[in-house]
Amino acid sequence: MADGAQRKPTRIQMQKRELIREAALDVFSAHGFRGATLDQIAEAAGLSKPNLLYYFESKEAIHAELMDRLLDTWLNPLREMDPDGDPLTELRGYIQRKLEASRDYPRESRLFANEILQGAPRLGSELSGPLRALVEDKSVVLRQWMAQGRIVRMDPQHLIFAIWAVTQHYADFDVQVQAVLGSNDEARFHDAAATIETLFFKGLLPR
Amino acid sequence: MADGAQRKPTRIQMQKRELIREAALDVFSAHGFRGATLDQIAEAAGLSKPNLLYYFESKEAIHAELMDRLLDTWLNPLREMDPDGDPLTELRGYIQRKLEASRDYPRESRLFANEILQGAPRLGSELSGPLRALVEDKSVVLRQWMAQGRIVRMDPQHLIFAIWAVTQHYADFDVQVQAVLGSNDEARFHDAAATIETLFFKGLLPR
DNA sequence: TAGCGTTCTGACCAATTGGTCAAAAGACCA
DNA sequence: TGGTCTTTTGACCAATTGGTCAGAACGCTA
Repeated sequence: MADGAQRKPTRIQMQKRELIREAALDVFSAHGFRGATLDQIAEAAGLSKPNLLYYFESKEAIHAELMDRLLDTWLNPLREMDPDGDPLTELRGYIQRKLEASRDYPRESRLFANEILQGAPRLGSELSGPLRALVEDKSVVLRQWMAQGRIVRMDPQHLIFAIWAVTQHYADFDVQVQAVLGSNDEARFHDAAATIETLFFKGLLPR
Repeated sequence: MADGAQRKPTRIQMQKRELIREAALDVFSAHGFRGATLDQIAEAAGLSKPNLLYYFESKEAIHAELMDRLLDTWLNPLREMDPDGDPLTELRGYIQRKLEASRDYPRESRLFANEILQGAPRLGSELSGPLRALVEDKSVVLRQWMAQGRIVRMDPQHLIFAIWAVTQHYADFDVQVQAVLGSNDEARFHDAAATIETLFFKGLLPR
């Protein structure tokens, strides 16, 4: 295949590339970009390093592809919040989805956290682009709900930050959470959901 | 100085070691342990690499010393929560102190976050030791307040997690926050404090 | 089954990185 | 001023790391 045009990828190429993405997600999410090595990824994928580099141009290329797919997954729970729905139901649902994402996709959460923590050098303008736009968009909805007196008035952007923070915490700071609680894997997310629910919808002060 | 016993460190030693800690905090918090290099730290401190290694045994040793000092600073705001005080005042104060820590010591927050994110390999047993003990301790206090009907009943440990999450978010995810808000440095922490206050003490639902 | 494109490998490379060492340069006090 | 201890440096090293390359092995189809 000497011509510059890309030919349709073979079945093996699709499989192996997926295998590599999976392995890379493991390694990158656990060690960050700099901390991860091609050897680790290759081993996790059960391939030799040169073989790995047959499927991906470079370490950066693997990471970039993971990043690409990440942001969408990341923002979908928020996208699904329906402007025409009932505020209580919609917010409850959004928090629920975010918490489930932390439970079911902790590696993705950590990959994202690693990237942001280090200044988002590779996620770059995605943040001030699509992410900002979506938050802006949903803030309008929240403000409407507030104006209608259906939820308490507060800064909608910071409200979204608060939801992100409390839910992602359970994926990103998992070690700490487990150290405090002493594992008990099943109860953890149930109790977290209950606490967040009470805190957000009732508040701390008895009425 | 050939004898094994440590002699009292000179003035220069104290100064230079502090200089190095400061530089290392910059570099480690921005890139994580693996991502940071001795050359970067040396340059940030204005020293040559061998000179740096004259003051610290190894890269690990520098990081370890930062870690040592970190946990105490980290837990102090929670320690200060007074069991005999007014619940509302105490919780408000704790959230306030935590938010101020995020504003005034973002590097320390990120250093901590980096460590936890990657499985806390070097902070190790500090989490299931002193940290867990303190949370356990303050949970008792919170449970008492709940039993007395002075704050709404919920899981005290998860409540503490929620406070950690929403406050540290502003240090650890700063890039994201700025991308969404468009900097405006002054207002940021003020608005954050107001939103958390409303959310935690009033909740989302109008009464 | 022969041929050809795809997949895979071992050997290798240059750059980076944590760390060492002998010796030079400074600082301080008798 | 000389001598001794502390501080600093340039040169160097071994290990690791991202990446290359020529060719071997494989697998599909004519």
